[in-house]
Amino acid sequence: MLGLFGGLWFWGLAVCGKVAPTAALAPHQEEKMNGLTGGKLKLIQAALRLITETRSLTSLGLRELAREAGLNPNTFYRHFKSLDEFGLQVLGYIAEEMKAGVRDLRQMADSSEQASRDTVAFVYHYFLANPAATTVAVRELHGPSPILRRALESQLEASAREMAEDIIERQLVSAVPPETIHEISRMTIRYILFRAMDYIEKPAQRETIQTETEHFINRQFRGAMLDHLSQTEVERLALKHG
Amino acid sequence: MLGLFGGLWFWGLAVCGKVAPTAALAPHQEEKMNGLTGGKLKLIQAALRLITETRSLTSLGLRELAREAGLNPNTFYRHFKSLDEFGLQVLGYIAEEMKAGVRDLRQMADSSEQASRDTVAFVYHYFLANPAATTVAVRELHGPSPILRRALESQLEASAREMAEDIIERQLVSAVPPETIHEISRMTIRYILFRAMDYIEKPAQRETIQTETEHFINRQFRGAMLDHLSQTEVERLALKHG
DNA sequence: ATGGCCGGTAGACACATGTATACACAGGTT
DNA sequence: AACCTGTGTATACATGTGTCTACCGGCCAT
Repeated sequence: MLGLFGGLWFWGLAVCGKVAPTAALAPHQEEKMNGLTGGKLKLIQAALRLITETRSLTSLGLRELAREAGLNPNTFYRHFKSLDEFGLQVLGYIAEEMKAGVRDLRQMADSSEQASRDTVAFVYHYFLANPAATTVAVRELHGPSPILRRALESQLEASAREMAEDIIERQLVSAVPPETIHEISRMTIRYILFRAMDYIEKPAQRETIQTETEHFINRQFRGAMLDHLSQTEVERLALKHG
Repeated sequence: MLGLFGGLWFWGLAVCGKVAPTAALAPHQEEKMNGLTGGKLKLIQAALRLITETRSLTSLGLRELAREAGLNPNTFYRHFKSLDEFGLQVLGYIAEEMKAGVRDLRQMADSSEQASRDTVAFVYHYFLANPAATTVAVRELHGPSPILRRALESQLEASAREMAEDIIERQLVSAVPPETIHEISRMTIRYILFRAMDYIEKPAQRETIQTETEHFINRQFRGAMLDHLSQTEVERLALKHG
């Protein structure tokens, strides 16, 4: 079982964006992308497969992994010096996957008004297509390993910042100060991630989740536009225009 | 290790509110409250102690528990027929704890206008005082065991319903339709629970978390008041009153 | 061709785990 | 008195685990 993830030496390399340098990778071999050699990738994908079922990253065993990957238990040591390092590498792997997804999203989002509907649909569609990465992210974000938590947090923080800056740049909600946009972006990213679990697991609720997410975003920003008003003023407004 | 929580036979007894009937409890012995006899309670509290550190409910081992509780490993079987049942009983235990906390909260919340500030402060204070219960709740809500997830979900659902009905009853935000209030309540409960983890772990951020939570609630409800307006109308409003 | 390295394999060790059976001691009932 | 039941203990076993050392086949560079 993965322990406390006691070592910090690896941290910062694997997590914040790119996958770790894969320790002096020979420059010629077939890199299936991500700079991962065959066995290594087999192990990581085995982990994702197991996690999607009923496991969590921190509970995976070395032999279990190798079994699922169809490899000898000891092969694990050829690629990772410990289970802790393995966990971080998996995180790096999914981080890179998600980064790619977000990049696609950004290229696609063209409209400004009511872009939220399309964006939300796209994001959930992406999560649905990558259930393993989604599951490990939401599961480990509050999981038992502090190091993995920090890693995920900074990953989410980065995504939220990107989202906020995008919104500011395009002046989608110009009536709200930048700091507030950042704050709301952080909340939104988290909210979407959590709902993504339900979205994957409960097909019947997908439309509901999607519209509720749109509500969430719209209300949050609209509410923020009224931050400077008092409670009674807002009530008066609501009554007048109701 | 806890497995899949494969059996449903126990479900519905332990989780949705009260602790399980403790299987024909002799009516004379000292019940330290909760109807839990000495050893049983020792084991449950040992679990909470372990979880607060770096563990999750589903990863606890039988012997580990007994060791922490200062009991013989086999004593475990005297009280629980399996680790699965144990998990559900722990959940029932903390559910009852939290129910009590919410009850206190409800008695206290007297003011109507800007009650959110006091309420939020109280709720976080409560979480801070019960770190173990909080941790297991947020950790298992997205944890590997489907059964525990369902259990926590229905627990949260109940709390959200209670909160919504309270708000409706007191007419705190009369301009918003009931269904929307329920929706927002669900979101709020989840949001608070997640932030509670940070609140416990990062003392420096406590004020920030508190005010951000207030923002969250206020914006959500204020935004909902404008649900029926179009994007452009809202912008015009914001500009006029800015 | 030779040597080194990388990826994969095999066997073995000490240890922790879940489970089963059997034993011991208390309190209360009959 | 004997008895039963609830609680805690001791011993034992099969299984799974992380880790260690040793071996083996390609591949590349020299």
